[in-house]
Amino acid sequence: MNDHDVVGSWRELLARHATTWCVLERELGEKHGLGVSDFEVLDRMAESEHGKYRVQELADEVHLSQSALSRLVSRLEKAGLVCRNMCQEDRRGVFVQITEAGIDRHRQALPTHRAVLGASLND
Amino acid sequence: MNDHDVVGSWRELLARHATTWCVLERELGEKHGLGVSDFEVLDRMAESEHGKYRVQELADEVHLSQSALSRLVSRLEKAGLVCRNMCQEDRRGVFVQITEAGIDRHRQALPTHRAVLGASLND
DNA sequence: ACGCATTCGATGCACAAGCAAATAATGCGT
DNA sequence: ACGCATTATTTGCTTGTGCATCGAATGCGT
Repeated sequence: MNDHDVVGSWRELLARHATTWCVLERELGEKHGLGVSDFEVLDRMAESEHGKYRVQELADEVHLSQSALSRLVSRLEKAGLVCRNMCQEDRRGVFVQITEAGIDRHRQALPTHRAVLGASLND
Repeated sequence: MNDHDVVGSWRELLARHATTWCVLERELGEKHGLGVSDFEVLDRMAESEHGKYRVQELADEVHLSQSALSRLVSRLEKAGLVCRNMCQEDRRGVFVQITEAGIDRHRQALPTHRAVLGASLND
């Protein structure tokens, strides 16, 4: 793969990312009061059985720094969508857990999310 | 394409974008004092013949808001890498033009940029 | 020629993100 | 048991971004 092609696919990736992200941000924001990263976090937690996640684990999943995730969790917590639980075995750690309200909000937002992705990623 | 696949490719796109962007940011920043968007703007202007771009035009190219681009241009201008020129025909408008220093900086950063993309986008 | 909607770019403001330092808890070596 | 490096998270600070707004310039309709 030569330089020209590499740059071409990078720009295409950037374009696809930008437009999709932007539409998601608007739709999720207006209809459900969620940012894209908020939704991504809720989405991970709604998928999981136990629903317990460590902060760093979530940060890796959604590609944010751990400090960004700490504040994101604080916002979600203030909104009642998530709660922090002390971790018995290691009291440095925190378990972040989705609440009933969080599950509800996620369920409401899911169709919007899927619809935008479907429209955006199939050109 | 079903929901599951769509979400899968979206997450893959997010991952690829995040890691590539992050490495680019670090490498371009440390070695050349440029952010990724800075480079993208210089890259567009270095490509072009005339080298004259309108602010909104650049904003569209690099997927930033017009206000973000206005400030980005201000930073590049302060660094001496681009300059703003009054636009004769329409005195609301501004032509952004790359300087000699800008062309030099771009030339120096280009190999780094291509190398990172090559490594990152070929897995 | 005049008014008015429109367009271009800059700026005030609020906010999310990263980095580095602070805080707190662990556990390993001795 | 004690000190010290390490790990997990939070917080202070700075910066870049978007949105809304502003000011200036344009041009269209009358």
